[in-house]
Amino acid sequence: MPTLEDVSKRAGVSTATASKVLSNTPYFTDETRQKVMQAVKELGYIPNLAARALSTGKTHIIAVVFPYVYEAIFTDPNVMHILAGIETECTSRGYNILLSTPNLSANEVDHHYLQLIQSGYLDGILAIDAYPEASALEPAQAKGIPSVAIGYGTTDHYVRHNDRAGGRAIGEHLLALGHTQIGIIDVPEVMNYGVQERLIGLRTACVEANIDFEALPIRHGDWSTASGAKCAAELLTTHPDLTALLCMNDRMAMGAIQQTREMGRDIPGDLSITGYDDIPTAAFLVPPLTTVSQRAPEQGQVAARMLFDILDGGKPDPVELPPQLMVRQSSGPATWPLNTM
Amino acid sequence: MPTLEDVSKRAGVSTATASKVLSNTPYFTDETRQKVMQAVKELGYIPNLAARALSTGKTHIIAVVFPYVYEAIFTDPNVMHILAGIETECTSRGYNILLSTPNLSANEVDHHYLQLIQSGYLDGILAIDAYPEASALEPAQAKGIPSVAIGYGTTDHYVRHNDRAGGRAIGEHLLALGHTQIGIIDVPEVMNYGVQERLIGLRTACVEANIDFEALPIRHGDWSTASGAKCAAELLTTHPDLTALLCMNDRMAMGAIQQTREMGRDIPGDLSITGYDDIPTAAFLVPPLTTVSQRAPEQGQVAARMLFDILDGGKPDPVELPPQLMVRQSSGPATWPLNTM
DNA sequence: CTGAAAGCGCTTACAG
DNA sequence: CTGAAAGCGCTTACAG
Repeated sequence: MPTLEDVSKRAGVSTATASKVLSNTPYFTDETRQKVMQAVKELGYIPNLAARALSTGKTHIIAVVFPYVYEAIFTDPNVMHILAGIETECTSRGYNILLSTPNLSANEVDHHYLQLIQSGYLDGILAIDAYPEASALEPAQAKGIPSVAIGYGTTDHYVRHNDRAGGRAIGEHLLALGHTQIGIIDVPEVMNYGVQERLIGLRTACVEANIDFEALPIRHGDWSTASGAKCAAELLTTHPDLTALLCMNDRMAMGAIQQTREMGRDIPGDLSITGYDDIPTAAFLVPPLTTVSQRAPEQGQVAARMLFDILDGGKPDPVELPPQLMVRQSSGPATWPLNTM
Repeated sequence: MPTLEDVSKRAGVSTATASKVLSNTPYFTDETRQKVMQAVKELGYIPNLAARALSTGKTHIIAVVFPYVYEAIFTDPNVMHILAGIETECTSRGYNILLSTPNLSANEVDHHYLQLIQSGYLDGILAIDAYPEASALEPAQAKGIPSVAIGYGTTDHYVRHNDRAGGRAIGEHLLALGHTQIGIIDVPEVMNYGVQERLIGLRTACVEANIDFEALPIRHGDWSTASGAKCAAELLTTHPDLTALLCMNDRMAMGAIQQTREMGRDIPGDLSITGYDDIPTAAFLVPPLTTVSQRAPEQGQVAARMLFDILDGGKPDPVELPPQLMVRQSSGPATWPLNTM
């Protein structure tokens, strides 16, 4: 591999000159400029990034951190869409993405991760922080590496979906359709901060509609389709008067839809079902699912932009992306239990 | 940040000694070993990877390359599962993953990508090569960087799903159920090499069952759910005697299922529908989809292992993973058209 | 406008 | 068993 020295020799200049020409420093004769470029081309010279990194302290690598706090991250469409958004932005800026999936369980620290953070390899970090208690960014902050959190972290810089507004929006949607007997399928509190927020938003919607939120029946799933089906079965059995099922993610909603049909009830004729996330398949379920989009690609893109802003010396404000209600055919006007009997 | 020199000073040894102790070189007094380790701990020393990379030529970074040859890669469950498999293997080996998504369109070269490849930053490369004509690994091979292809590349080292066996398996399944009037939904030839192979396998199955493969009606979609619905509508309209629809991916199968139901036909009572890929939702469609698993996570894991084998000086043989037929409820015994009239 | 030289932080023959 | 010293390939004050 040709080095800068090879280039400078061939061009008949010093390595300092060659280096500066390559980094577009002004004040150079067109002639020397030409000579250097010529040599670069003839030799097929490509700068050695490790050397450059050592000397400048900049690697042009930013880490994208997906903590293993919950099951299969690579299967989560939201996570993947966030990654896609990040990728778009980083590529256009000439930055490379290093993927890191540390194990953030409380008892043991992920040594590999800590080493990476402190290795000097990273110009910046983008991390998904599902909840503050398990922030992937703490070590990064301690080391002073520019970082922005996606979700509910503890950093100054973050971008997140406005879950509270999302919970409220989906609640208002159902309420506006006349539903008052709404069953809720969520997950245990500990698993997700955003879900808490959505419930608060939902409560607000209920209060405003004079519905007793606390009285609504609720079951805890684990995000999986199977758990959605199970929760739906329980809810519909114990509360036959329910006219709607509000699920905290689309996969549980899928399970609920399947279960409901197996129990012989029509959707949305007899029962409305809503999801959350707007995964790609949501629009193609039978019936197409009413849900809330978290605008994941935008989250990723905005986060990346914030990071570059920090890298440029800026102090970007946090961003909360408003939810996007996707009304489709799985929700419809409430039908009184009497009608269906 | 403390450097090796800080450590050596504190320990009262040379940097050479400190370095060697840290890399577990034998022949050192327990005492010096202790002193060094002690200093490391006290200082919180973490080696600078850029410096190490410059001096050893090894970065412990391997690039995972997903060419932008077709639409949204980050949305493709197969691709994501491959990534998950790679991640598992790399993490356990202490390697970091650099994500690269070069634009491999024929007319223009992706400069960023070429620079990255030749930058000395990468110890190895894992690339998805959908078809030989747009191999992401050519530049890597030219530079002599260890690399393995996932799919249909041109490298010595590759791992792929045995598409031919997969096409044959799904064909034999349908044939065994008594289907002879099978409509095919695939994609234009140019888009995917694997699909060609599946069709060859399917033909083999037909030949063995004395079915005229060439006579089977076929429509070209574009992988999307919508295109699947469209193709299904065309096929069922022009060929009302079809008893089965064989789709080249699950998403098109989803569209086909939806369309078929809208046309008032029962699945699998009136019509069997099969997919390919076994995406996570396949099992939860209504009805659950019969399909073929490409075993994507294994592909990723095997590819990573092969790469590490090469890095260790080995010459691993290519691997072809056999398909895994997932029989579910969207396929059933063929019913003669007369029955449904 | 251009160059000599030091330095980034590590590793590795080579000596002893 | 341990160390002095060169070298990896770049960039950057500092001079001129």
